[in-house]
Amino acid sequence: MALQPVKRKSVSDQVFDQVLDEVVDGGLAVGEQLPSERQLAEVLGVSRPAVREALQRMAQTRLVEVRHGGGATVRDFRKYGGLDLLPRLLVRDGGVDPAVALSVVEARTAVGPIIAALAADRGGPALTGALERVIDRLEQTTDSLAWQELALEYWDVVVDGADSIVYRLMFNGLRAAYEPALPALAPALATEVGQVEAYRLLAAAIGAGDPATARAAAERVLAPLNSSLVSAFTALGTDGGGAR
Amino acid sequence: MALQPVKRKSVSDQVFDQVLDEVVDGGLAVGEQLPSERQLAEVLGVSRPAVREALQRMAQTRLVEVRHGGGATVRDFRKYGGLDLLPRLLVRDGGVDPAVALSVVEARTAVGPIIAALAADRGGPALTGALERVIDRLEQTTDSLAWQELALEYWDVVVDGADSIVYRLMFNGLRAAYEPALPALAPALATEVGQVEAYRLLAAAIGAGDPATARAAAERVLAPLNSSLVSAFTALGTDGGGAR
DNA sequence: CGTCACCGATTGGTCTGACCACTTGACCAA
DNA sequence: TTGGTCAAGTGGTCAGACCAATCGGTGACG
Repeated sequence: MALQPVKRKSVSDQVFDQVLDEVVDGGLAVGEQLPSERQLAEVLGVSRPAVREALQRMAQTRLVEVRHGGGATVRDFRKYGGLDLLPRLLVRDGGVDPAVALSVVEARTAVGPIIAALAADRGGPALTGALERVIDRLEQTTDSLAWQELALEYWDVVVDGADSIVYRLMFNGLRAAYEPALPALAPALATEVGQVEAYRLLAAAIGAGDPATARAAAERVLAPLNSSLVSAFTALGTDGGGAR
Repeated sequence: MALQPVKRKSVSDQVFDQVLDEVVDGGLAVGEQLPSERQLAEVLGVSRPAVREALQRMAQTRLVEVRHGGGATVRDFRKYGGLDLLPRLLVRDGGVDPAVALSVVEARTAVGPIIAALAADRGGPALTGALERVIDRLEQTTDSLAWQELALEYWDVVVDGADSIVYRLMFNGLRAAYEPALPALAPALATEVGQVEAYRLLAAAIGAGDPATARAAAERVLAPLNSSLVSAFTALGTDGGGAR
C-alpha cells in the first residue's frame, strides 16, 4: 500500500477552514453577522484564542470584517477577495470547478504572452541559460505531473525576466492555486507532454530580445491547452457562470 | 474643517506591521529564523497570543513559515508573496515606490484591454446601463480623487461583465493596492480628469458586443496615463530595478 | 572512533480565566 | 427632540499553565 504523510491540521486551521467554507459556499450570507467568538468557541469545542486566530486570518484575506465590540460580519469575497482564495474556489465539493479552471487557463493564455514580451524586452540574452536548463530537463520528462512542475519552473524564469513586481505577485498567486490542483488536473494536461519545441522557440525569441516574436511564441505554447480545456469544460459545465 | 476617523491600531496589528516591515525591507533575511514567540512577546512588551495572531497572519500571506516546535522562518516574498502585499510595496519609506507604481500601471494598461474584450464578448448590451450611469457621474466630476474612484467603479462593472473569476480577483487585489495610495497619486493623475469621451467609446464597444473594438478603446483609455507616468517615473527612478 | 538511540531543552499549539475597551441599545432627564 | 447614563454583549489583551513537536547534545554501543 502507498503510505502518505498524515495530515496534521491545527485546531485554528480547522476552524479557519470551516468558516471559510461557510463564507465561500454561501452558508453565511454577505453582511451577515458571524456568531460571537465565545459562541463559536463553545459550539466548535475549542478555546477562544483558537477561534480568534482563525478569524484574524479571515480578516487578513478580507473575507470578514471584525469591529471591536461590534462583532464580525461577512464580506463579499467576489468583490474583495484576492487571488489567494483561488485554490479554495478551484476545488469545490471535492472536485475541480470547471468554470474556475477555465478562468485560470484563460487568464494564463492571455497574460502569458504579455509577460513573455516583457521578458524579451528586459531580460533578453541573460535568460537564455536558465531557460535552456529547464528545457533540457523538460525534454527528459514523460510524467505529466513532473512535466507541469517544470513548466511552472520555466515560467518562473520568464516572469523573473519580465522584471515587473505585479506580474511576479500575480504569478505567485496563480501558482499557489495551480500547484495543489495539479494531481487532479494531471490527466487533462497529459496532451502537453512532449511539446518541447514550442518552449524552445519561446526561449529563443526571449533570448533574442524580440518582444513581438516572443509574444507569438508564448501564444503557441499556451494555446493548445487552452483550446482543449475550453472544449472539454464547456461541454461539461452547462451550469453557466456558476463562479464569477 | 475636514475631520477624519481616528486610527486605532490593535496590538497584534502593530506587531504584524513591524514584522512585515522587517521581512519586506530585508531586516530579516530569507531563510532566517524569527525570534521565538516568547522572545518576541517579551521584546515588544506584549502578550504571546498577540504575537501569535500576528505570526499566523504572516503565515497566511505566505511570508513566513511556522513549524510546530521548529520556530518560524522567513520566506522569499518575491517568490511566494501574493498581490495582497502590493500596498505595502507601493508605499515604501513613506513615499510611493516608482518602480512598483510603474509596474502597477503597466499591468493595468496590458490587462485592461483583455478584460474589456471579454466583457464585450460575454456581457454585451447588458452592461450598457451600468456603464452609462458611471459615465454620467464621471462627467460631472472635477476632483481628481473622486474621478479616480469613479474610474475604479467603471472598471468594476467591466470586470463583472468579463465573467472570469481570476480577473475579478486580480482586479480586487490591484484595487486594494491602488485605492489607499490614491491620495498620494492624485496630483500625477490629474491629467486624466475630463477624458470622458474615451470611456464613452469603450462603453459603446462593449455594449455592441465587439471585442476587437473594445480592446482598442480600452487601450485608448489607459494608454495616456501609462505613457505620462512612465516618462515621469523613469526620469525619477534611476535606481534601476529596485523592486522586482 | 564513528553511529545511533535517547533524553532534555526549546519552540509552537492549546486551554483557562480574567480583565479591559468598545459598541449597541434601552432608558431617563433636560 | 436632544443628550447623558448605564448595562449587556462583543472583541482585545493578558497571564500562566500544560501539551506536542522539533532539535541538539550526550552517552552507550558497535
